[in-house]
Amino acid sequence: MAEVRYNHKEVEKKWRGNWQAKPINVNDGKKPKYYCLDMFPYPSGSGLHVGHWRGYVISDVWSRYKMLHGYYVIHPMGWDAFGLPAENYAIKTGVHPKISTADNVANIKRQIKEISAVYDWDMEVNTTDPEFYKWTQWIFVKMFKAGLAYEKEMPINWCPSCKTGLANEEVVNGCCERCHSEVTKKNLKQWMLKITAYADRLLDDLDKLDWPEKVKKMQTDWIGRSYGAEVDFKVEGTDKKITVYTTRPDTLYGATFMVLAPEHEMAKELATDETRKDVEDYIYRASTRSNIDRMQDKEKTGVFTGSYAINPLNGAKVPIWLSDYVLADYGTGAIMCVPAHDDRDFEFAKKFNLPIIQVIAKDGKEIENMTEAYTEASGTMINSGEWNGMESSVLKKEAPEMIEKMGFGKKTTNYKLRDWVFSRQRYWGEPIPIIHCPDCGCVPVPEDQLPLLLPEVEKYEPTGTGESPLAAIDEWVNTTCPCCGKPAKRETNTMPQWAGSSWYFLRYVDNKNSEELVSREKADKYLPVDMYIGGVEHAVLHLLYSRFYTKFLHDIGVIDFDEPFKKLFNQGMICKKPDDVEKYGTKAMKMSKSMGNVVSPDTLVNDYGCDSLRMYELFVGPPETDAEWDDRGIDGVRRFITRFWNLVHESAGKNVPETEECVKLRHRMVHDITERLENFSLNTVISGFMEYNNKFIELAKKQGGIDQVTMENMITLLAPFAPHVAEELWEVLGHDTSVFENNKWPDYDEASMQDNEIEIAVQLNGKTKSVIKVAADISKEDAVAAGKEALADKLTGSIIKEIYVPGKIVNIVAK
RNA sequence: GCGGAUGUGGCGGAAUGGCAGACGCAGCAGACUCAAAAUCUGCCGGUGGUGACAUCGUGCGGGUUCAAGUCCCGCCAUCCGCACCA
Repeated sequence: MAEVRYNHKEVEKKWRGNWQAKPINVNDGKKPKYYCLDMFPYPSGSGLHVGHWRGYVISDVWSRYKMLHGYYVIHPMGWDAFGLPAENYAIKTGVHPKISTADNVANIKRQIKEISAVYDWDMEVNTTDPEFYKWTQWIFVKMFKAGLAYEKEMPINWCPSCKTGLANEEVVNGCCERCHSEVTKKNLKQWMLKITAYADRLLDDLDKLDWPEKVKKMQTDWIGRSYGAEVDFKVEGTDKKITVYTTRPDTLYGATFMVLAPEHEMAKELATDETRKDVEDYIYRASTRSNIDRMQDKEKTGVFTGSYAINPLNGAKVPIWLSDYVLADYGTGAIMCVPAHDDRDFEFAKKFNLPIIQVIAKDGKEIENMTEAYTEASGTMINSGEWNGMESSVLKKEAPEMIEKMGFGKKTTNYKLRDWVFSRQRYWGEPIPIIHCPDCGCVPVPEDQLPLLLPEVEKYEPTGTGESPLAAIDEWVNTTCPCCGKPAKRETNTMPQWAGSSWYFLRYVDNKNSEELVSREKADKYLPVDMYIGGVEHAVLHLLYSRFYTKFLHDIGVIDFDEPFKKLFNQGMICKKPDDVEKYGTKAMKMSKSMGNVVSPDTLVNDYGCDSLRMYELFVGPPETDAEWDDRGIDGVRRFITRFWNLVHESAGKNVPETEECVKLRHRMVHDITERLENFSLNTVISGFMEYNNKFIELAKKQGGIDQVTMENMITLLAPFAPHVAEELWEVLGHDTSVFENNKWPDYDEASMQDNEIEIAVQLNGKTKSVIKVAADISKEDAVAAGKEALADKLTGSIIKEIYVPGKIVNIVAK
């Protein structure tokens, strides 16, 4: 038969056209839905590299796999387009962010289409579209009305380079998550979202989610729930009291001093005439130090206030100190210190020569010459009055209620999670829809007047003063109060980039609805997301915020579920060694333009084809692991495709009869590929294709080709991975419909996979000596006998044990 | 400091406690070719041996087991997360 060479350009062009003319993923209203979502990208000017492809290929393979199981797959794409890069570009060039964003979207969309994923572009959303951010603002108004959005003046994280406030989650090692500048503190009036009101649900509901343990752990730690007690200490000689928070009320008898954060409201008044100067100096110094300085401290610092507190349990007089190792905004900003049982208190006590009293006996006795704190809540209480003899772990749990009953404290729960600083002093974001009225206070923009459009400006520069650039537009700022009609001013801060991305996944399924965020009918039918695929970098940012928003929208009745993403998959990064070894070293790093280690998919698609690149993206390594890119490897998958192409062309139309051997291989292939795919082991799916292809080629040589059903099965298995080639070969086999139409993922049965004769290893004392062929259903006795025969003269000495693992090994243990 | 992950040929990687190195890249040899490319065939962890074979080998040191890359204990290295949250 005439040779038909594989030409990827022709094949891919043809099938892209066919799919456009007749879409393959259609909603007939009868199929069950499956929602497979990618984390939507920021449309940057530098375009896509092969690292971006990886996640999109994984999600597309999974989507097409689900299509072949009879699902209508919701697989949308959109743009997270507010944010600093577009704004910075505008500052530099004067081009309005709206223009540059539209250009970037067009360019990236063109590049994404090269992947040939089954995205439904009718569902596309863009966070900067007023019809979209109308609902971002609507959610804010609803939160305001529910008391979850509030204004507060407080020292917040401030990035001096981006000239904006930041959320806690956006500060990494004391630096700005975006630009890595050192973050300072700035006192600003801010809009806050009360995410802490959802702390318990955000924590407890993690159990419901099929997410990587790593991400769940990170969220758990970030929320940081702890149980303990607040205890009131009277200040000696006054009628004032200081409340401390502790998770170890069992050690109350061991409290030998107390430390307040320098920012504590009582810090100054505790000073005496002798200590006043030192105390005020210390408070001043602490106020000037950045987080980074504080973190880098090797040694503890502190100052004695001159005042004493009274331990409410035993009346002991304990000195009150100030130190910046106590955080002002956690707990009560004050702690009781038990140096014997806390590392930090121990270090402080040693440095300032404060007494150390042990109250828990480790292994039944006091530790002599203590060199470090004994921090475990395990052991018998000592030096603790009526608590002596109790078990520390039991007391730890019971003490909060005991203290509450004794009347000098209460049981409490604390969280590391803080409320979300939601104001940004920047231009390119959603305006916060609030009007400040001198009489009525903060009034939300009426819902029927949303969206509140972002006005056009001449200058985008952030002012750096804590005012947004919007504050300079008088005609926009000055308005009237929707409540009383008197002159009022608009809020000029904008929302953070996370605002739109916290709920966008709800909008895809009803993106043209002008009446509702999403209709309840469509939400019930198509949501939530079944599979969410993206990088791990959003573990506590986007993923935590989205869960918060979803819970809120659930509570106000917009949707019926309260977790957005049932299953989460984090793909690894694609890395490459930088070209400039002298500047960046020889270690492979995440692709970035500045490092000069970006590989563009464009030339690879041109030279090898979309199908080859798709498969190679998966073949580079386990999908959840980072992988180092090497262009040369793509030859391997391209060779596989060509060899399979040739095999099908050689066998097509020949009516090769099914043989026992071929059927066996076919069932094994379907089994292996299915199992590996279900386990998300996509790299071994590709190697499986190669391995079985080699076997079929060998077989075809022997028997003059491969039967129709085997070829059809393999093409169907291949279809999610290399859809163009699969379609073409499906047609070659005589089908006039798509491989995704009237077709389903093939089945296998275990019985058909079995061999009559199998190879087993024969071991002597656990070491393999030879391999023998035996009947698959051989008995232990016969297998052992065959094993002994194979070992023959090697088998000297007496036999201690005989082991037969069916289908695997015979092991003879001899002396 | 605390927590988590990872460590296997020249390289990417594969192995429900059961023949370590599947599959691929690179390399070597051969076939085809005037030649090259492409394609096809074979070899491809170390050491010893012409050879069948022997022996060592999954970061290091112990242990459990008939049998350990895999399980347990103790280290080392790299990466990631958190970092005075009382």
